[in-house]
Amino acid sequence: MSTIKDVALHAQVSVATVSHVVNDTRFVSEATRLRVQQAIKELRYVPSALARSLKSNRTHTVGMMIPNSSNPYFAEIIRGIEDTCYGAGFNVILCNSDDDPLKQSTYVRLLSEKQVDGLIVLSSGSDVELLDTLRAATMPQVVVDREIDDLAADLVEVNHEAGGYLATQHLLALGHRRIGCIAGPQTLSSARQRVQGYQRALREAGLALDDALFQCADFTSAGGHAAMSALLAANAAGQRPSAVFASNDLMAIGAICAAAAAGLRIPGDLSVMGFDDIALAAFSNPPLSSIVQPKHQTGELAATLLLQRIAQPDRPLQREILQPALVVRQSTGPLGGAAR
Amino acid sequence: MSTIKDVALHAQVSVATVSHVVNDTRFVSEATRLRVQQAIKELRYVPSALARSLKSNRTHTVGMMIPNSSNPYFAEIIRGIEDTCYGAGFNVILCNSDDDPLKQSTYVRLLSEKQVDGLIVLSSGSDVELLDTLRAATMPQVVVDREIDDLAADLVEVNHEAGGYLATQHLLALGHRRIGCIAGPQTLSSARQRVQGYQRALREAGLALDDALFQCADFTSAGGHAAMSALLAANAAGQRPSAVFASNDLMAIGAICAAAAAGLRIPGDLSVMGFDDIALAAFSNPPLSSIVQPKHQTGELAATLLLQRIAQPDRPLQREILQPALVVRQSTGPLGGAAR
DNA sequence: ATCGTTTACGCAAACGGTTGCGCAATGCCG
DNA sequence: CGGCATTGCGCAACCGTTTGCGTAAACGAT
Repeated sequence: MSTIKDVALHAQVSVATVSHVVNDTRFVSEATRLRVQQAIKELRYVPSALARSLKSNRTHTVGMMIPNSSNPYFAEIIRGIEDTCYGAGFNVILCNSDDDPLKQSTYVRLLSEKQVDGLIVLSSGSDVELLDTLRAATMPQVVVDREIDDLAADLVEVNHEAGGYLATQHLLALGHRRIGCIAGPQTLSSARQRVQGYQRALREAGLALDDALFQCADFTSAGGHAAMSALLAANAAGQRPSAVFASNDLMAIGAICAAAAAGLRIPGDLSVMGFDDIALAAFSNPPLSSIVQPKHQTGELAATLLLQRIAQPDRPLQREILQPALVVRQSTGPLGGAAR
Repeated sequence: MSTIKDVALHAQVSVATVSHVVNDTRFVSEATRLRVQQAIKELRYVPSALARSLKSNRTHTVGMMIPNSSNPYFAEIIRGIEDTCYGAGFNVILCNSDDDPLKQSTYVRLLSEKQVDGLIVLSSGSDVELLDTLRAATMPQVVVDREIDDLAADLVEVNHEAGGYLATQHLLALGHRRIGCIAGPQTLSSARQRVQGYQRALREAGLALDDALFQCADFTSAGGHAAMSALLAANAAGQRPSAVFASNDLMAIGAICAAAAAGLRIPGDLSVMGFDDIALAAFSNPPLSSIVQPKHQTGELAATLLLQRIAQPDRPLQREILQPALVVRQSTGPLGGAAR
């Protein structure tokens, strides 16, 4: 790789002039500029962002720490983040934490050493430890979908409780009364909030909570499958729920799979409601009713907040809350509805 | 941020000694070392990877350019890449190219400036241009799932032809004779190869190709849905295919959705075969028979090749080919099989 | 006491850029 | 023809590390 010195030598100017030509930071005569540009081309000179960053203290790079990038929910948020960073000339370093405190702190350490300009954190784990490692880091941070008090960071949140409420309301409006719930890991506040929305809707409808209708799983399809099976096993035929609210689409799809295997028709025998509205939801069999979360937008917003804070470190802390919406497809139908 | 100088001052030693303590690169007396470590702690000193890289010419960072990180197929490859890079102490910069030549070249330029140690390229687009931009870059590269002759890069490939053959063979073995094909964009060699495997299997079975059974789509669920609808529209009831081979799972799921909406039972009226074996395939309704591609392993392999070449730039070029395998679930069944 | 070894560390030059300061050359005016 | 303003560019310090070369201090041997 040739350096700015090589270019200077080749064009018979000083390195300063080359720098100014490259960055257009002061006037350079036409003739000189052409000579320099020619030399740059001939030597295939590419300026070193390293050296540049060393002086400027800006790397135009941000870190993005996420439990698992291959989870379709996170995957779409990631796209939102990456897209807006690209638009602003920033690069994104991908960090899969698996919610492992060791990985998290290792990544934060690496990112600090690399002097990333900022950090976006998505996390689902429980975390005294995460909080500590985040506090130890000095770069601007934005936390997505996580209330972390006591950390000087911008926040982007989704109103999970409202989503759970919306979903359950929809099932109630269809006439369902025995409504099962397949919840996410109750260690996660987002999972808890979705359940709280479900419970509030039931309460407002004057229905009692029934433990036999409640199953916890882990936000995976396999977990949803198992939970649905358990729900069917736990309730005698007459007692079966006529509808189920799954706390994410992956589990909803697993639940449909289990219900179909047990001979139930969807939505004739059982309505199934998802959450997240991942891309595949519209093409599941039957197409899944769900709660749409603005995932791409969540990512965009997080990135935008981060970039703004990087540009302007002293602006007041932001806290953005996004609202979910209901999308009705064909996995939910009226109570006692005929098989399609 | 405090620097090595601050630490040196604080510990009353030279910067050289601090550096040697940090890196354990030469003997330092117990007493001095303790003093230095103490100072590091007090000042919360974090060494600058920038300055370090400037000297060493190594950034321990690689670029990963991919059409779309939220596509579940790529998403799992990404995890394989990121996992092995993490294990080796490398960071990964995520670049979504959308197969857009402008984005691709912009990214390659940025990555060059940032002096990444290597680059992994996944691409599906057609590309005289990509080839040019890759050739212009000087860092080690590994290309995944793309034959690019004439580029000095390591290669990881999947045997798509064999996969298409395997899938079609399976359907033939079940007795199917009118087997539809929902292909990917024929500009992509991987998509073409899958079709070629399909065609070879038909040919070997003595069956003629029928244009009415062939539809091109774009590897998305929506595309698969549309293609399936077209297939049904193009063939009168008696002429309908009894089985369909979709060139990826997303399209297969879309196809099932369309077929189910048209009142067909899967696999009773129509067997559907996917390709890729994404995580959701096992939980689609019905669970999707597919061709498993070792996606995580593909990513691992690509990263491993890259890291090896980074460590040893002159080793001979590698070319690894991965073999697909058949996984039979419930979306395929014998010709004329009863509805489940 | 002298001298060679060993031990433990410091000096300063690089790495590849950016940028404040200053200087030579040119043009213009009186 | 001298003086001043303007134009165009070079000098060199600095960013935070690493590392080859050197050296002072302490010690043992003679």
